[in-house]
Amino acid sequence: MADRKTQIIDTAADLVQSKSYSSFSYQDLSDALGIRKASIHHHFKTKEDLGVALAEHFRRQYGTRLEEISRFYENPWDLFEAYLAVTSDIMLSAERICAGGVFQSEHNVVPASVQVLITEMMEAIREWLAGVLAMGREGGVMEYPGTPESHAALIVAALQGALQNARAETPVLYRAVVGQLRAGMRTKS
Amino acid sequence: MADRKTQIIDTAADLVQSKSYSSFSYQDLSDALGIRKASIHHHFKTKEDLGVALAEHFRRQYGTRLEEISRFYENPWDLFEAYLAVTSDIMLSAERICAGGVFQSEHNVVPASVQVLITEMMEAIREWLAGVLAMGREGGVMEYPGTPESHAALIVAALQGALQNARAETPVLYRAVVGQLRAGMRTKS
DNA sequence: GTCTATAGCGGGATAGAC
DNA sequence: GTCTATCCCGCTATAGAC
Repeated sequence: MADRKTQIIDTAADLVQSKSYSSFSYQDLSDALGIRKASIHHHFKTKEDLGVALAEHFRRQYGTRLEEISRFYENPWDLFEAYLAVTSDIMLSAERICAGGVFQSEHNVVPASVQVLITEMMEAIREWLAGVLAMGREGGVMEYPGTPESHAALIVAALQGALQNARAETPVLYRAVVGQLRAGMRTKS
Repeated sequence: MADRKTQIIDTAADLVQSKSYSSFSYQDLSDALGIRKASIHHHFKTKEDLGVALAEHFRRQYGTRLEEISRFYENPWDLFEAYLAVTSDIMLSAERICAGGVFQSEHNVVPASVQVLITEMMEAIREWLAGVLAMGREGGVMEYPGTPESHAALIVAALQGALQNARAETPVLYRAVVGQLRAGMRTKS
């Protein structure tokens, strides 16, 4: 069994993605883990401490996955599809949305210390994606308007919104958005 | 002065878009309006009642605006730009995000009675937008992959995400997304 | 329609025993 | 590291006077 700290973070990650930051509680964690609230406070003194650990967890997790993808694939389309697979994983769990969306949609009630880390995470994702898009354009296998950075911003925003739409309405919406994003970069020749 | 009920809803609308549904309280309303919590309960017995009224408010507001736009413009691009102006208004208020995003990102903690209305609102927006896109394609002035419905889903999701990204990070992101959406539909000829 | 007062609950957090 | 017990606060909600 993973050590308690890790275990708490993993559980909290699930809760935050399904209930939002301000709506998940130490009591929820207590119930899920079978230990008392006070015990959780022993590992994370305040909720802000836990929030920071959580944001670091998400940032690191995204970073690691993108690194792995980069090491495994070379073709821009393969890289892009592997990135989409990450968000599809979230999608398939039905009750969750992406971490960025959770914290950003509660921006004015989430501690600044947490928001900073989320911003770093989002920037890293867009930067990575912009690299893939730039490669795709240079290689002549991807077409899209504007700069790679702008198009990365579009893709990230669209997926963030699509996961929210899909959870609240229907998965069809997520698939439609992914389809449009793919088709929007296909070369016309 | 508008009647109290309207006044409460307007204030609550601001609060919900800036603090989220579960984080805004009757106390916040009390502070903002200068009347006691109990008085607000007189107008909206429970928070769920208020939530429903709020969702109806947002749905009606969007409906009205889209109708007005439809009555005023005929050209698909004018219609599209007028729609973008609606989200830009939210954007410019800096602290707010779109109503759909607020409720959907807290999907699992918002009463089902509220979520139903939000879904109706989202569907109405996408339907209206799909009509505009269909007209644009038929008239030969807009190009995009897939069906009008799919592309409408992309646009709505992207703007929802972009407003969240922009509030938490920088307005640049919103402008980039809007730019990509416009450019992505420009005719190549 | 607004007020005071208060109930009842659940939240985050702490002290101190084991 | 986990527990029991407890504190204090803010929340939703209600009763009843004005």
